Amino acid sequence: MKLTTKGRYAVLALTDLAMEGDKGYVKISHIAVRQNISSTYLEQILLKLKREGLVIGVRGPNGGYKLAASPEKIMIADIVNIVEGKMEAKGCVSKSGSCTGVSGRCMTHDLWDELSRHIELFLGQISLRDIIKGNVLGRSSPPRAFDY
Amino acid sequence: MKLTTKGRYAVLALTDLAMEGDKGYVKISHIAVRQNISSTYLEQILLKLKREGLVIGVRGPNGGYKLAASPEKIMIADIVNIVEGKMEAKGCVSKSGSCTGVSGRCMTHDLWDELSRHIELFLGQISLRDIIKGNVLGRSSPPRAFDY
DNA sequence: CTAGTTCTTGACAAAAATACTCGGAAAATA
DNA sequence: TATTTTCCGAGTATTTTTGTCAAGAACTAG
Repeated sequence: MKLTTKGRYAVLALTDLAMEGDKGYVKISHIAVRQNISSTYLEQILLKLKREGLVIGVRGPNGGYKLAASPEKIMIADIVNIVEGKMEAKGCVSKSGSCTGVSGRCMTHDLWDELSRHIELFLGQISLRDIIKGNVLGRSSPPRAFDY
Repeated sequence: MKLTTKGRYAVLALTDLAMEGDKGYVKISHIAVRQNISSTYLEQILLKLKREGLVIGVRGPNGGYKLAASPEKIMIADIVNIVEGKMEAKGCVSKSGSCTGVSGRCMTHDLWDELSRHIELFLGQISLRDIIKGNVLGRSSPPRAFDY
């Protein structure tokens, strides 16, 4: 699970849309100004989200974007995965597909694998509605201990 | 919490050291070959870890590196934080220090804040010993639900 | 002491990823 | 038709990552 400004912009933009609610379509330029994002850059991002069906885009005057589903059904993990591209961030995996260590599967493989799962689990539990309601803080919990 | 190959190399190298145990000092070149890492790049990384006291370096023949503490006392979060630099990955914070949104503190601030804490909590719970023992898989747990 | 090995340091460079721009086409409205 | 806005592909600039290199300092064995 990668995380760059692209992913953050995406979440920010959709949060903006979620706050606008059902007031019709919202223009890119308005989101860009409110959230202080380059509008041409935001264009690319929203386009991806549209292709994956998270938002609906309409051209022409009075056009713009709106959420394709209600805020509580759109999870942060969905948004991030779309704009950042699926993770494959096993970390120890090279282009050829295998671990880079000389002894095949490297020792830390499971660690990064588990970390990815951990992050995905976290972001998959939080919706746009949680963000606009402020129900985010204090949700972290320590990982399970290894059980013998 | 950033995560690049540098952080992964660091964990990999220290895992290697942990497996060597008390057989004395281990040369950079040996680690580099075993783990398939550029030895000059690994130099930089181990240097940082030395300065922060995680490993001990000794020069001269029979010199090399060894862990400064036993494997169960060295947590992955410590390693990553040192080589990647402290996180500050609030995400919405610009160089000037404030959130980039026009309305001051941006809406997704808490989200990235909590995510950072979440990752740190996870990696802070896993030691080098856990890695060499394979006690890593299946430790992810879903985040706490928001309690009303 | 001397030679060989190794760490130490900092500057530098190639490569990749990221962030962002641009020009124009297509659709919708009026 | 004219205007507004999204759609789309390509291209560019900046930053970050990932190293390399060379000279030097410290240490130890013999």
